[in-house]
Amino acid sequence: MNITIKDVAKAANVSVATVSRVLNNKNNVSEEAVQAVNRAVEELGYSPNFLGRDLRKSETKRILAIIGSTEQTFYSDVLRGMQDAAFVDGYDILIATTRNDPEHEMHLLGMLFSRAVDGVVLLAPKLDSKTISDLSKRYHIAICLERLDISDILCVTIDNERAGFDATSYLIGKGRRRIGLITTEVRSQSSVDRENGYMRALDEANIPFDPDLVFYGDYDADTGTRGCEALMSLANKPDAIFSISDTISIGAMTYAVQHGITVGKDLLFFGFDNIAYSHMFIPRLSTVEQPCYLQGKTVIEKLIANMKTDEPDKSTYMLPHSLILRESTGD
Amino acid sequence: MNITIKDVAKAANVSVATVSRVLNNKNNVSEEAVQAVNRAVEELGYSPNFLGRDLRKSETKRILAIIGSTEQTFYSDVLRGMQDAAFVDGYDILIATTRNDPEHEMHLLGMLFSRAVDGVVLLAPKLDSKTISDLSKRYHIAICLERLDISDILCVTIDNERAGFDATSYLIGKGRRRIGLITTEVRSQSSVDRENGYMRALDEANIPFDPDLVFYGDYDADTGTRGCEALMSLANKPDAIFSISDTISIGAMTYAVQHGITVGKDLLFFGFDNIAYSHMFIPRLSTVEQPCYLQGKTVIEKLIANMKTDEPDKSTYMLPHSLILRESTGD
DNA sequence: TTGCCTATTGAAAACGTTTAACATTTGTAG
DNA sequence: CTACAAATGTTAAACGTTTTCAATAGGCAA
Repeated sequence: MNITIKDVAKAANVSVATVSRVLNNKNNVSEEAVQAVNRAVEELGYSPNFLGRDLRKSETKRILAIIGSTEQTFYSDVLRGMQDAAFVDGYDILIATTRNDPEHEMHLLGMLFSRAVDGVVLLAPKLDSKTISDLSKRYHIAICLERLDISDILCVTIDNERAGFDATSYLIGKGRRRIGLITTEVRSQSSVDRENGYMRALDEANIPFDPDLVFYGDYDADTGTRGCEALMSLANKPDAIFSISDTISIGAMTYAVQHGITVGKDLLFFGFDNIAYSHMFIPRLSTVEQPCYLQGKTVIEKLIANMKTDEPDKSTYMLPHSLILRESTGD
Repeated sequence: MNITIKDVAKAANVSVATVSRVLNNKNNVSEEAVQAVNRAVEELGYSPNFLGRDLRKSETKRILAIIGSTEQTFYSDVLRGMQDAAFVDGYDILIATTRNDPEHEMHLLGMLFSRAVDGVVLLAPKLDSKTISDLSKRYHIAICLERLDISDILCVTIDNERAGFDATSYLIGKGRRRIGLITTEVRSQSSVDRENGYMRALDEANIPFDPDLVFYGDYDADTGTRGCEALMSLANKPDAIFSISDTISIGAMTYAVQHGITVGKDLLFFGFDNIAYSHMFIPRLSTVEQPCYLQGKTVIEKLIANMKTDEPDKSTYMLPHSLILRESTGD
């Protein structure tokens, strides 16, 4: 039923080996044969079965990017960077979502064990560090946008602690002393790092840390709304709020706007990620921008390099972030 | 180097056939053998190589979802629906992005020709209908969120013409006569259908169509901003604007808000998609909601059904949409 | 005892490709 | 004309599975 390399060989009057060589542009084959084979391929509408090829070569030229969900719009740029880097080496990037379920994440890693892909990039690992670290000894795994507390695996990320510090310090520089923090219940390393940066900034400014000013929730806008409500209900209200994501910040600002609080004056907001909507929402949100495209590009370059050597690079790379200042901080 | 089924067989003192049978839970194997094999698998840390399996079985249990980019947040729900449906039949959903390049879309379809996946769902086809229709005769392809003008391929979508009609009619019902339309330069079928619905609504209300009221752009917020600016610069300004996406609408509203136009009164806005941000942006956006999760779930169910039969279902299914009314239409 | 059935097992073929090893032809120098 | 190298072609093994087929062993009825 299906056309195989054999049929092409027959049609072109050559051996299957010759066909294979033509298809893989090996040099030791006559111009004549090339023509014949190409004609036959065209005629029969043949396209090689990768299952056979991959099995023989023991490689698939595919890399799997594992993300929680496609909801986070800024993944888009990361993936673009990944694709661009993959393309130059002839790799394809596939994406799969875990829906933030560690079990499903493990299931997807199965594609690595079973050789369905050559490597994996984890964009927001939910599995514990130990497990990932162990697996990375046997397979090609890299982390992007995050880092592991066990640092024996390739990571490409930003310095989230420093970024949290920078954002908070900026608010302090604006004369704010009661700075709220809205963060996630789930302890991703990046959240923890950002929180630590927040703490360090307070500390260095001799502002005592007040646990009442920290609100824990999900990674969504509703958390921001509820967080802002909770913080503004305190006897001693905050005069600024730093959130570990723009989505949260936007939710928080929605609350403020609707309750007659003047954003950028009564209350400053600092977000994180610089998502597209952050400069559309009015007042515009000040935020931390991370180099998404570059992180994606870098992680794939490093990962592919690792695949070619047997002395894999297990470093953690921290790319530079920057602050984007807009109306929500009175700029 | 790598552990294969042979190694397991040796360790368990059985043949490879028996190992394979155990691994695939065939019934005709003794309890004794099952134990031995499982022990050996455990000991060696074996996991089967799918390249071998897939080649032999000529199936991969993988379906590829091809999208333009992950920027459109509402894909998230569609993909969730797809995954849930795939899971019950033991399939995995992989995602790949074309970056809206038809050539790259064709490249990704190559995974189908080369048997790297069993089927493909196109979420926003950029290739011409004829090409897709031809391919669908040889491979398992379905379309989701869109339809083809050639209707001999499985599609799961909504009635976009009707939705455009409904949204526009609603604005007319609010007493509006000069209704602007912001749509995309790129002629996706859904955009065309929505535009046609807009036209029909005008027609049925005996409002003459004015080409000046139509603004063409991209699928982003900036288009909305520029579109709103252009339309509001007309001598004869619109009193309502329907956009074929929420992102565009939000961009358009941003312009209005910043120029002192009272949204919901001076100017009504109607969007499309009901993205998460559409009810966070103030004023809140009225919009058309389509059943994302259900469309994703349905398309995979139908596609998998098609894989099991040789009388494939080539119908177009239109699932029901609904209008969400908020402040932007004065509700 | 014999014959027959069932349950379990293993050997080997098959999936479609790549590639190492070998064989043949052609070209060139001596 | 021979000898040898280069170029090209062929054969068959290999990749890791699943599955067909045949074989074996044991149980049971006659």
